[in-house]
Amino acid sequence: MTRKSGGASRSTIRDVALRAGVSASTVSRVLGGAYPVSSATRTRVMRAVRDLDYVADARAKAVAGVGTPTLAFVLEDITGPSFAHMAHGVEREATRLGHLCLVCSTEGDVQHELDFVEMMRAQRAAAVILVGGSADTPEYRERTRRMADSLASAGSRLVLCGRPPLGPGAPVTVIEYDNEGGAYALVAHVLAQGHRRILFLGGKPDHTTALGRERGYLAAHRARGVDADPALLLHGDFTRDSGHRLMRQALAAELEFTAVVAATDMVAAGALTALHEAGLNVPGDVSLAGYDDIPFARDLHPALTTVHVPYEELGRLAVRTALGRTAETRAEHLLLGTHVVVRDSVRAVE
Amino acid sequence: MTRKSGGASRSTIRDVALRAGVSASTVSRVLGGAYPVSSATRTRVMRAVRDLDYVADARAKAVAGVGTPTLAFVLEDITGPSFAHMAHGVEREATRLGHLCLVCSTEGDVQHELDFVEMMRAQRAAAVILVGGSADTPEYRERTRRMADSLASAGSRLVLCGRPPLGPGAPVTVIEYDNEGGAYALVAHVLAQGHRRILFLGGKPDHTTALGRERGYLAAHRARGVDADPALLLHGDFTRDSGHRLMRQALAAELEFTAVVAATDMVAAGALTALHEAGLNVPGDVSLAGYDDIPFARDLHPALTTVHVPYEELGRLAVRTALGRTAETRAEHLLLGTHVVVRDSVRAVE
DNA sequence: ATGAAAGCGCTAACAA
DNA sequence: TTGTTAGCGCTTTCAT
Repeated sequence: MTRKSGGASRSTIRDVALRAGVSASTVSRVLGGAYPVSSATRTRVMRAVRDLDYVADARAKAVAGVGTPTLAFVLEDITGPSFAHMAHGVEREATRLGHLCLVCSTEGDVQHELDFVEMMRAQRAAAVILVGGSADTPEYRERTRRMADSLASAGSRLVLCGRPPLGPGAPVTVIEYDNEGGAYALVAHVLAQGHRRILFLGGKPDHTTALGRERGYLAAHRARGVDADPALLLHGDFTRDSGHRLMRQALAAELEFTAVVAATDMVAAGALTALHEAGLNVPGDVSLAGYDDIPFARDLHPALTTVHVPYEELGRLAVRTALGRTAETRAEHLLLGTHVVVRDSVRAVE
Repeated sequence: MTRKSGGASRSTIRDVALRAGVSASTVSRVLGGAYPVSSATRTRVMRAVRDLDYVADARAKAVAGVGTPTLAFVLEDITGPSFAHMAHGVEREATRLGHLCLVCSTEGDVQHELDFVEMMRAQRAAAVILVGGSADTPEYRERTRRMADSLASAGSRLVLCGRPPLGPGAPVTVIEYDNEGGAYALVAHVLAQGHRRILFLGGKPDHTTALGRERGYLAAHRARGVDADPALLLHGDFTRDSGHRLMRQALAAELEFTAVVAATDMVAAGALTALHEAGLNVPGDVSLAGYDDIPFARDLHPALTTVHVPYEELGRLAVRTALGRTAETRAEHLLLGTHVVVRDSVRAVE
C-alpha cells in the first residue's frame, strides 16, 4: 500500500535523525538551540531538516514538558466593537508574551461557554479569559466559581474581563472598568446642561454592564436631587437595532424627554437614526449621549458625546495579570477608570 | 518536600486508575465512550474522575492520535469591522465542525505572519486561513506559495480568504469576493446619477482589495465613456482616519468633484465627517458612497449607499472548503458576489 | 471485562 | 560531542 493520499505524512524527528545519520537526541539538541554540538553534525542535521521541511510536533513537545504556552479567551461575539478591542488587546499581549491564543464565541450560550472552558482545561491553557458582561445571578456565581476552581486545580487561571466578580476567595482575577462611575459622570454632565427628563436606553435588565450604567444614571439623578422617572428607563440589548427600536417606541409612546443616554454607542447610533427618521434634530431638539467611545462615535452626526473605556488596555492588562502570577488561590480585583468625552451631541437646554 | 505551590499539579490518568483500583487502560476505556466495561467499574472510575476533577490532557491525546483538530486564522487587525465579521464566520463554522480555533493578529507584519504559520505547522493545524487583502507582489506569491507547500506537506491546508490567489498549481484554497465587480456596479450607479467627477478615496496603492475596487471605478468610467481624472484618485489606507485626512486634503487642494466613492465604509465615515466640518451637505452638495456595508453604515447621516459584502459567509465558506477536502494538491478558487445597497448618500446631479 | 506492554513524537538524564 | 534509555500522558493492541 502506498502513502496515505493527501500528502507526505509529516516527518518525525527520527526521519531527520536517520537522514542525517545521527540519533534523535542529537537532532533535538541541534534544534533546541544552545547545546554543545559539533558544527559538522549541526550542518548535516540542519540540512536534513531543510530537506524534509521538518517542524517538531508542538503537542509532543508539550507532553514532554516544553510546550508553547496557550491562553484562551471567550467572548459573546467578536463583532461588537468593544469586544473586538478587548480581544485585540488580549491577543496582542498574549502574543507578545509568547503565548498562543485560542478563541471562542459563545453567542451567549452558557453551555457552550462551559464546554469550551472544559476544553481549555484539557489543553492545559495557562489562563482562560472570559470577556464581557453577564447576568450576575447566584447561578452565574456558582457556575463561574466552579470553573475557577477546576481551572485553578489544573494549574490554570480564570480571568474575568469586564465581567462580574465572584464572592471573595474564588481563585479568579477580575479586571473591570467603572460602568457606574462613567455613567454617573456622563449623566451628571447631561443634567448640568439643564436636562431634567433623560431617556435611558439600557441593555438586558440583568446584565451587569447595563446594570452598572443604569445605576450610574440613577445615582447622578439622586446626587442632583432630580427625580428619575421610571418610565424613562427602557431595556433592550447592546445592538444598533435595539437602539433604533427602543427609540421608535419611545417616540411612538410620546414619552417626554429632552435628552437620551444610550447604554452603548451602538445603541446610540440606532437611536440617532430613529430620531432623524422622526424629523428630530440632534442636539437641537434632543440631546444624545453614548457609552464606549468606539472610533465610529466621532463620525455620527453630530459627533457623539460618550464615555471612553480603555478596552484594549483592559485586554492587555487581563493577560498580564493572568500570566504574571502563579496559579495561587489569591483573588485579585482591578478597576479601571473611564472618562467622559464631550463632543457635539449634548446641548444645554434653553 | 511538599506539592509545588500554585495548586495541585493536575492529576493524570494513573492517579484516577489508582484511586479507582483499576488500570490506566480501563480508565481510558471508560472515558473513551463505547467500549465494554462493567458498569461497576465504570461507576468507580467515574467517581474517581469526579473526585479528582480529572480531564485528559488534550496534547497527550493528540500525540496518541486522537486529538481535537485545530484550525488557525490570521488577520491584520480584528478591530476592523469587515475583518471582525470574517473572523466571526470562521470561528463559528470551525466550532460547529468541532475544531479549536487559534488566532493571530499580524498588525501587517509579514515576518510575524510567517512565524505564526510555522507555529501552526508545528501544531499540526488542519488548516490555516489567511484573512484580508495584501500587496500582490512576486515576493508575496513566492512567500505565500512556500507557506502553502510546507503546510500541504505537513498534511495541512492553506486558505486565502479575500487575499490574492497564487499562480496555478499551488495547494491553496482561495475564497474571494468580487471587489472589481462591486466597485464597478457602485460607480456605475453614481455615474448614472449624472456625476462626472468622482473622487476616489482608495487604500494602499498595491493592496489587492483596494486595487480591485479601484479597477472597478476605472472600468465603470470607461464603460460609460467618461474620462477618469487621475488627480481624483487618492491613496491612503482603510481606516476612518485615512478617510478624514484624505477628504480634508482634497478639499484643501480645491479638487473639483461632485461625488466621493470611498474604498471602505470606514473611510467613508471619516470623509463624511470632514465634509461636514467643511460645511458641506451630503448629498446636497456632494454625494458619497462606501464599500463593505458594515452595520454602522445605516447610521451615518445620510445613510450610506454602499456595496454589500457577505463577510461572515466568506469566513464560513473558507472553513468549510478547507476542512471539506483532503490535503490534496488541487487548487480551488471561489468568487463570491456582492451587490450595491442604495441608501441616501448619493443624489442625482441637477 | 480487564491488565500489561508497546507506541505516539519529543526531551532529558545518564553514560560513554 | 554523541548515543542509549527512560520518561511525558495517553490510546491501543494483545493477552488473559
